[in-house]
Amino acid sequence: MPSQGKVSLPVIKRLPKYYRYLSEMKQKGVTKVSSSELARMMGTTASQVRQDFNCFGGFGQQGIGYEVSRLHNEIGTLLFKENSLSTILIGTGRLGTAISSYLNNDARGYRLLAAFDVKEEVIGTELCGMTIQHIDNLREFCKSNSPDVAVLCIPKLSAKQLAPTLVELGIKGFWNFSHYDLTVEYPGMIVENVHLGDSLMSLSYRVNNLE
Amino acid sequence: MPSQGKVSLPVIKRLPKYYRYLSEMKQKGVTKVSSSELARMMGTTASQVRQDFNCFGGFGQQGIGYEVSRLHNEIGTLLFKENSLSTILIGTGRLGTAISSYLNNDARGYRLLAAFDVKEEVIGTELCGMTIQHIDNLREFCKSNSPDVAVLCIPKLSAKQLAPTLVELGIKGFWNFSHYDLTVEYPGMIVENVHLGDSLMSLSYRVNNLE
DNA sequence: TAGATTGTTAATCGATTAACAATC
DNA sequence: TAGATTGTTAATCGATTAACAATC
Repeated sequence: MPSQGKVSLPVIKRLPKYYRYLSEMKQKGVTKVSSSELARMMGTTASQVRQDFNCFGGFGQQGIGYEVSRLHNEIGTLLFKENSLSTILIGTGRLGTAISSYLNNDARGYRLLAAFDVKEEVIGTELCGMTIQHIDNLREFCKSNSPDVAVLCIPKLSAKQLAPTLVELGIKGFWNFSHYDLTVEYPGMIVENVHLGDSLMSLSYRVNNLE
Repeated sequence: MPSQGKVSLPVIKRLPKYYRYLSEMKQKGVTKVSSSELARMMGTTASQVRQDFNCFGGFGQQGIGYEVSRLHNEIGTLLFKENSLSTILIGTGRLGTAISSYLNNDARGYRLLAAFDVKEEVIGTELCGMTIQHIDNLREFCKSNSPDVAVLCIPKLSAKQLAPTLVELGIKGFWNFSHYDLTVEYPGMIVENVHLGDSLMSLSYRVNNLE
């Protein structure tokens, strides 16, 4: 009986990790697991594991533990619904290309529908089975296909310019590789940032400043 | 007078964002900024901005505010040192390829020295000016060049197998794109994770479960 | 001097961890 | 029944925000 009043972001961010470890256990044929075993494997505490699962009503059995396949299913259901999220890619440069093949081959729960760019020389060429369209087609495309998610693999400025249109056209979530901070101007939007530059900088800070 | 006793991870993770906004301001010719202006731009609070800067001794002037170029420099110095971090790439698939060109063209503070793979057909071919080497050369290479950072663009299992070697060979920091959780087995190591799969899953959770 | 804004201490808030009663 | 382990409440910890004294 899932009772998710409002699940906090730290909990949500841990769900994929639980899911990965559970997939692994399931594959290995492990059938049950306790919160403390799971915690040890994942480098966290049993308390946190139980607290996390209880955000969704609790999936275990007192005295027994958790059934791996049940738990795996429950979290899978939380993460993915029956129908995958229809998705568009904006920007087909090096990163956009790598990401599109990642989405097509290694990701679940997403359906990549179309790719857009501005560079005349790539328009009409093929990418992961799609024909790259000009960004001027975006509005029309969204009106007919109402995609859920936009993947932004474009420069900061382009992202800033495009954001209001995408929001207006009903995009619900952004997978944002650009350096534009969508959340500042659109605090309500669902944004998952992958800021490679920021990631590198904090890594470099830590390596440079280790005692 | 930087007095960084031990700076917390949340603070470190915000430094790149400060740096980005300050670069932008500097470029626009803005010379001074107050904590509250900076906060408004970045979507945080003035209090947090001042607290953050004071982890490093404080860069401002009471009654006046912060000098943009000074602040930009100070944070730049924290993030990057004179000599860039020598870096090796493990795994030259689609993602590895995209990442190597990102490191070479769009990143500061890193020097990509070598790329390794196991696939015979790519060994000896060229990537971003480097000749892809067989992973068997890794040990020898590290002994002569003692790289600081390893970028992992390989599958989970390979990462798990390779990790002890890399740690033993003196790698200080990992930019980890693999799904192997290094931090579980090496809690002391500096690891910056970019888990694209996890990122997609938490995005999908949020889009699927918005009220 | 008065106004502004920092540096810094104190209060609040939220997330993690510990404890324990419920129950298989 | 006794042992184990969850679900859940309470305590702790850390990070964020507010307040204010210092000072330009």
